[in-house]
Amino acid sequence: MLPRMTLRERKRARTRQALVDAATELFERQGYDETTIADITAKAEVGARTFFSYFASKEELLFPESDERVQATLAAIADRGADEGPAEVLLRALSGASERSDDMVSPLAALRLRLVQTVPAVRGKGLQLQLDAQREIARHLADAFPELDYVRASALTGAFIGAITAVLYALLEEGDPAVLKTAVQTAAEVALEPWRR
Amino acid sequence: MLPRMTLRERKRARTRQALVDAATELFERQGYDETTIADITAKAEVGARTFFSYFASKEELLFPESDERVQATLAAIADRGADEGPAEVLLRALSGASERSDDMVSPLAALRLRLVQTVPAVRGKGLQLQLDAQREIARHLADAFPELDYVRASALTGAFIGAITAVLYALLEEGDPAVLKTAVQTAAEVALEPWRR
DNA sequence: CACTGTAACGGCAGTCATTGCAGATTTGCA
DNA sequence: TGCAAATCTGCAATGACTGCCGTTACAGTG
Repeated sequence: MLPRMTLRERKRARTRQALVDAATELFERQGYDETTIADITAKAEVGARTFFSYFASKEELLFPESDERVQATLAAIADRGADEGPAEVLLRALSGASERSDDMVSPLAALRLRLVQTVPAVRGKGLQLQLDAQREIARHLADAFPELDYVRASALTGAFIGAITAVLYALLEEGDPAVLKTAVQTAAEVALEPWRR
Repeated sequence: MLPRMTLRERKRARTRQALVDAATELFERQGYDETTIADITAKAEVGARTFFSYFASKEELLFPESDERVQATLAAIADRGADEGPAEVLLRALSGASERSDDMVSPLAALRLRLVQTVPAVRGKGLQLQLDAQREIARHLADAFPELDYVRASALTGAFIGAITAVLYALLEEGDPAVLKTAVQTAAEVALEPWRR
């Protein structure tokens, strides 16, 4: 066996996952507001106080790896080809992301999307993360493309994320992941069309 | 004297304003988290329970007339000239809004802008309202301009608001209202440039 | 002006998220 | 094996928010 992680770390990861799983199931079954931290920790078999050593708040549990997509996008910016414009880079990042991860269609993601629609606190948290991501991407875009100042970069990023969000919300009901991915990609392309040359 | 409002309504408006004023001052002095609802209601001389018959939450107090700007924008869309494209309409709405109201420079607005930067709960609420506004504007744009589908409209609106937000955040320190207004207007124009035929 | 229905007030008790504190427990490492 | 650091947890407290409900003030009517 390869203890790539120490026992401590493995244990911690297991508990974390147990919390996420317990919460996910309870949220599905009884709803977000109706599920208390105590319910979650009871089901995950840890003390109630422990919850807060894993997540700073109840909402945070719904956004675990939120950083990954941002990192992937930043990587796409860094790896840009000599002939790519900013819009092309974003589109490439998007198509890469939807191939690589199931993040937009995982069960947690589906639950999250639903809760973002219906629970104010969750929506607030989600938007907060989204705006942070948006700003970071804009900053990197502005750095990478001399012809793009920060305002233009912000506008471009806003258009990109705005369009994706619009489609995601509009197609909430869509069950088929492939259809959804295609729709999102197409939407982003259409939306950024004015920015290409 | 013209009792355009009944005594009851005037009284209610006065109490509401008293709450806003009390909160504003306390937030300034001791900070948002350090100010409790009890503090606010004590200073405004009403019962603590009464607070919630005026505002659904502590954050909501910071966003009173948030609807007005949206309404003004929707009106601008409705009043569009035959030769105006969607980007022109948004820019006209923006310049009209900044002339008409001091909303971006009122003391409450300044406080709000600061708190949105620093207090997560406030930021969440603000973003929530912003997204709602964004969606409503996009919907109306799509309705008003046949050549604009909902996705494109969302992208355009996202670019518009994204650019404005970027500048507002970047120029947080700017003291002169005139400078700020000009910067915002210019930024929006620059950002929407790719959309103007 | 008296009368009555309704809106507004404000106290009380309860739920729940979140936090600081402090005493166990467990794990990493020498 | 033995100690220091990291974790886990129970306890108590704070503060937002809600439901319940008796009291008071105001509006509209005759």
